[in-house]
Amino acid sequence: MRNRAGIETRERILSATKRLLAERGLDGVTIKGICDAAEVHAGSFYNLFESKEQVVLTAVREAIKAVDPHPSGSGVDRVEELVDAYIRFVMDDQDLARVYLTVAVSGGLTDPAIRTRVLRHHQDRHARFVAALRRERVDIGDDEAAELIDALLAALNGYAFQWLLDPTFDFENHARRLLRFA
Amino acid sequence: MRNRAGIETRERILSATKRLLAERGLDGVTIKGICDAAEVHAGSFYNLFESKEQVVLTAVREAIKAVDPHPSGSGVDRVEELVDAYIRFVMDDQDLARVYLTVAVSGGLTDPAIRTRVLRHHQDRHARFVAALRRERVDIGDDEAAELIDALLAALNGYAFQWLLDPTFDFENHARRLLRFA
DNA sequence: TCAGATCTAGAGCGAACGCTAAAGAAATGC
DNA sequence: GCATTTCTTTAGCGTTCGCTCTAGATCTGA
Repeated sequence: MRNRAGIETRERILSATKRLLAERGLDGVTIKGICDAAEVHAGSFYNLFESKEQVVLTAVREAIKAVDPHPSGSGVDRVEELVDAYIRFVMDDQDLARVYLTVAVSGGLTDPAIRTRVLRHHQDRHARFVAALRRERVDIGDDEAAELIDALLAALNGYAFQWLLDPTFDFENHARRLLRFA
Repeated sequence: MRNRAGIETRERILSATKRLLAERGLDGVTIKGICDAAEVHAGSFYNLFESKEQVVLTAVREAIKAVDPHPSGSGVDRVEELVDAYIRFVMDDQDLARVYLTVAVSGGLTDPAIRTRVLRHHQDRHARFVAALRRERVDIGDDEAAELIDALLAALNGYAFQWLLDPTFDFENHARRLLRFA
């Protein structure tokens, strides 16, 4: 059984990890950095987490989960709503969005453990968008819908990336315009 | 004056750096890794490069330069040609494309030195695309052209990213379709 | 040919890395 | 109230990091 103090400390460590991941990226994060930010010593860290990899993967998992906050079948099932949810995620939860895009998406290109998670996440996300699209436009075939969603998701990620690099980029407007195109 | 041997060794080091950057990302690259891959010892490395940062920035600069291989005013001045050049860069020079997208673009979110270079590069690229678009479609205003190109470039990067993550993504086709939309 | 410059090998420095061990402090369940 | 578990502190281990230094090999231009 875990003590109340331990739960609180664990939360503080995880929160610091997310913030540092957003600021400094995957390899800019160190145990010392996390411990300083969370006001904890190394011994406490290793009492609550097994390794640096574990706390990072936990943070990445949370970022990935935050991309689609509404569980499937919760009423958020139209493409427009799904896109809106992504817009809100990126703009309202910038730290997690940064973790998602820099660590998860681009970390997926180099880190095998992250790559596995990202690809599965993308598959689920893709399937949900395709299902929503086909519900709305029965005239579209399965393959065509899959391709449209492929392009839509990739472009949305590109937009989000650009917005994080340059805040004057009108992410919301472009995303909605893209939706009308698809 | 530099010896012939030195020039060749320098090239070998730089080439190994680019390959390793593509495979392992910015922080997966170490002096030892570079030296092993280039079959060189640390002493030789530091005789030819000042630091790890220098060789990495050199590689990043080459990747950025390779994005737009044709100098301005070389006849490649229509939007379609510029997009084609980008498609060819991403698909033909995968290593450099990987460096460009993972190290330059997403490294720009965390590394200040890289961020500066990426933003300037993007500005130049953006201006060139806007000029090409306005030449073709005089009916479009300056602001509208700038916004269209903003979205086009961001989406293209998103497509390229997705293609590097999942090679079954039809990057070329999607890019051309996007061009027709814009 | 040969002095001077350049290149290479190899040992190793200080710092930072992830992580461990031991022992005292604090919380918890009975 | 007490035994047990959990939490925190502290010192420091072994490794790897970027990088330096020295001495000898090799190349170059006059």
